Amino acid sequence: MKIVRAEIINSALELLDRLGMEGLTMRKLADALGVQVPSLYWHFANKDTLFEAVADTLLEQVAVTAIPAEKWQTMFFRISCEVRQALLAHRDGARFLARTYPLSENVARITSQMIAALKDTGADDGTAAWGTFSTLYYVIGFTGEEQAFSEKRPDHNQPPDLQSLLERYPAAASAWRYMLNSDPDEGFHFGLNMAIRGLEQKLSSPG
Amino acid sequence: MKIVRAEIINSALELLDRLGMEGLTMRKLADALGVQVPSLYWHFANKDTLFEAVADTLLEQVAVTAIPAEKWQTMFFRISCEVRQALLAHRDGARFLARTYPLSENVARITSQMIAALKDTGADDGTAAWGTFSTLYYVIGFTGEEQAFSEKRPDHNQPPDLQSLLERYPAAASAWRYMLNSDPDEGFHFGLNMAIRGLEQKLSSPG
DNA sequence: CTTTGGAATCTAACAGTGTTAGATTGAGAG
DNA sequence: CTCTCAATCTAACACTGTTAGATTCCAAAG
Repeated sequence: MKIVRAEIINSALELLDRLGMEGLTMRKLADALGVQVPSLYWHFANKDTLFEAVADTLLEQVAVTAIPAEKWQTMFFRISCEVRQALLAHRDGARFLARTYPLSENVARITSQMIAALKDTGADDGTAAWGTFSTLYYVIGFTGEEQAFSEKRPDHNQPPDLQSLLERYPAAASAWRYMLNSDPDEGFHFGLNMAIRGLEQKLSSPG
Repeated sequence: MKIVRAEIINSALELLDRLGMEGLTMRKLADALGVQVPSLYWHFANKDTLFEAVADTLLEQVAVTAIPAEKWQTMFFRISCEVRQALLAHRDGARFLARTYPLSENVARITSQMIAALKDTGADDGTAAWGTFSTLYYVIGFTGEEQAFSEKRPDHNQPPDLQSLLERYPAAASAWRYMLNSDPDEGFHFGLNMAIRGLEQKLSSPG
């Protein structure tokens, strides 16, 4: 049975949603496609290359339409939310992207727009580059944690001395509890606005 | 030959530095310890648990001394730098931490200090919690990227159409080049100050 | 129509992985 | 000396990514 690149990536995403990142193996992927394993190696040099392609596909729909006369702050907020939603749309999405994080088509498009927006306001190369990537590091970091918690089986991975830990670090414990009971969107927006406001200051007072 | 928990973790760190994260296997670890593989399973339930312990050890020396009357901004800056240095001290350190990122002893101590510092200035639970974790997401994200680049073999993983990509996204391309040629410390401090100033604003104008 | 070439798939196997069941050691306690 | 149990061992299972090399299939060339 003949297959093409796009079919492989689609099947990989389905498998990812169903079995998670550790369940996404070359054999299961080949099975899902009705094909033998080595066929995959004709289309992709190795698993990492395949994974990079899948990771990049996650960001396919992000920042596809440029909004004219949009303020950079609004744009940063919008694109960051789009990235988060794109990663949340598939199981282990954020971890998956963080694993490879290549200089790929979609990453280039997204960062390009953000960098250009900053430069349009007079930012120098360093401010534009670091401002953009710093924001995205936060976005990926937050989303990865968010996803790790929402997908974690409740039984596994509770350290036996969790009780003692929470008692010895009450400040961490109450923050922990607060975060578990609060709206993830709220948390995400908090840090995102933090980044954007911080960048605003960097723009107005360079140095 | 008898072994103890601490010896296993030490050997794991040595192996990590020598062979990188993918080279850190139960068999090689057992070999390095002069022991058969299943012995490791008496000390740790499984590889993930062992990895969590190793990851936590990376942060052992971070935020161990509280500095009296330190402003929270200074403290955030200092601890963030300590975290980065601790992760850079071992090959794949950041990726390693991001893989597990548990609610562990050292994470609890570090976050506890940061959260308490914010609360001392009158921050509410949400601001203290999200402000702390947002900053750390950035720190881990930046350091992970930094490390990925510095350790990447030059031959591998260059997409064949990199040329075309750089031409089609000139803004991303020039930022890319800028970041490669600039001081990593400078980039790290930029984003870190961004986070801290953004948090400053959140503190002064809640909402 | 046959021939040919290469794109795409196959069979078979290798070396390595985490993990477990169950037998075996060894030292200290009674 | 015996008993106990912590700690290690042997042996194996069911996976994993990857590769060499043979085979199919189909479209273009003659």
